[in-house]
Amino acid sequence: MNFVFNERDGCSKCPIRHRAVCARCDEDELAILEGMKSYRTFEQGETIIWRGDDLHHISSVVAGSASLSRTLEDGRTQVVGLLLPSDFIGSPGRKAVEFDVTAITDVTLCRFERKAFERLVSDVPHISQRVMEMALDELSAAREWMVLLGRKTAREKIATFIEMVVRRDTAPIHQDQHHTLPFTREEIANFLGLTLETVSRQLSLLKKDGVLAFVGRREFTILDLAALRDATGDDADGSVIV
Amino acid sequence: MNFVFNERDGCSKCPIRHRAVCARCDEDELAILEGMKSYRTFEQGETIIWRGDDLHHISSVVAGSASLSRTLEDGRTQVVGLLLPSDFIGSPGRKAVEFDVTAITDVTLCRFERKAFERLVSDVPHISQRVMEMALDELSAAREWMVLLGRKTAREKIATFIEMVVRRDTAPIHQDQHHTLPFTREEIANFLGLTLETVSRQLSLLKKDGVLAFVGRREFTILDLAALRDATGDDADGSVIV
DNA sequence: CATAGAGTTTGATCTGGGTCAAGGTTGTTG
DNA sequence: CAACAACCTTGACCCAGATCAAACTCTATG
Repeated sequence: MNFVFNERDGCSKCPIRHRAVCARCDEDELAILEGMKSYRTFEQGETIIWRGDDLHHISSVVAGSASLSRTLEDGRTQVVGLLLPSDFIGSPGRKAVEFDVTAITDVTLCRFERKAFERLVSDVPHISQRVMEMALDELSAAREWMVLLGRKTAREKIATFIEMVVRRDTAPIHQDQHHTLPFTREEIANFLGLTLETVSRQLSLLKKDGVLAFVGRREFTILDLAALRDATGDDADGSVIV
Repeated sequence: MNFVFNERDGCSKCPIRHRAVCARCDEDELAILEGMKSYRTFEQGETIIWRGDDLHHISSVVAGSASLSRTLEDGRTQVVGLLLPSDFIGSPGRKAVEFDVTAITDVTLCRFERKAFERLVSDVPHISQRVMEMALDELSAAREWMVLLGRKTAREKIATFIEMVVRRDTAPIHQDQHHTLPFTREEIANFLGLTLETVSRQLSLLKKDGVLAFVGRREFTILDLAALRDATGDDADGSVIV
């Protein structure tokens, strides 16, 4: 599962640090992009775009992280994706966003005028190839997450989430290493399709069972990696097929 | 929501009826594809590929429908996508499938040797553009489905499913029109993250409430479209943002 | 047209996780 | 450093949907 944390070896030569766009750092393309771009920042918690808003720009996250989510009329909300540096908001061919985009941390965006960006996509082949690859990656991650949302128990959901957080920090994973939860209990709940109380209870249980140890609310250590893996409900080998 | 039923106006000139591949029906490209392709059929219920199997071929569905699903060790299964004519099994850059692919009806596939297909994708720009568009469409559909799996009640899930089935048949939807459920109760359950008993009960309730009328197990009519829409839990206007 | 078997419905009961409510921590601001 | 506001934990209770079980209804097949 690489829902959250794709390999993101942004190109250092490129001012917008965009693998999709600057995979080969062609100077002409960069020049075009240079002329198009503008920056904008958002504070933690701020809504970047509401579902249905017109997309005048295609943006890419330069720094920080944001969530894609949908809220039903009565307030139930489900996070359907996370945006990290190099991810796009908006995509060629779409005039409006389908989900609310909210800043999880302070966020800096690099924006391009949509029409110009679309022209670039249709003119420069390797850009659509990169967008294709990104979309396919996110598609499998989303499907993987559908299994979690549809069929996993609360404990399995939490264990899977913890494993995902840990995998971001260090691969290969080993025990007795220090990690930090990137979200509040409520955000975790909206991500996993649970309530914040259930998240809290399940984390307490993992602590009681000697799987995790907490130092404060967000900082933790894995005491029993095998037990954690076991609790995810995934295949024993934890195989991530890519 | 167009998870199941994308617009699929396959090009009639192209023998493989593939919008992604033959969007402009370039004769040379078609000739290349002609030479590559082979056909294979599967019977209803047959497994087309198991998760983890090597993908020697990229296939496209020519006729019939198939499901993408994952089954946990104890037998819980979640359907994460449906494949209809023009959809692909396998994608450029992936050596193995991440989900089980099962024939829902009898299925005919048109297969291409993977390496050759990948070459075509990187050589012919408009192919990666089409694959990109398809992947982006499926990505939003998958995310939409994540909201359903994570946050909707059984009744809302069923109502959303019925509305989706109906939207495939006729747009605009109107009442007193005849429709057919494409799956068994168990398949619906695995699609919605429910048990088959709950699916059956909720369908009975919709019948009792005068929303639907059944003729046999699979054939039904909508008696109260407004009530159905209302039961989906989606925004009143039922807006599908694309 | 009898029979089998898959698919479905319905009932009875159980339970995981939601809801409501009360405190407890941590960290921030005047 | 007091006091407030987020954030988190824990308890008590409840209910939607799961589970277990039985019977019903198609459809297919010999």
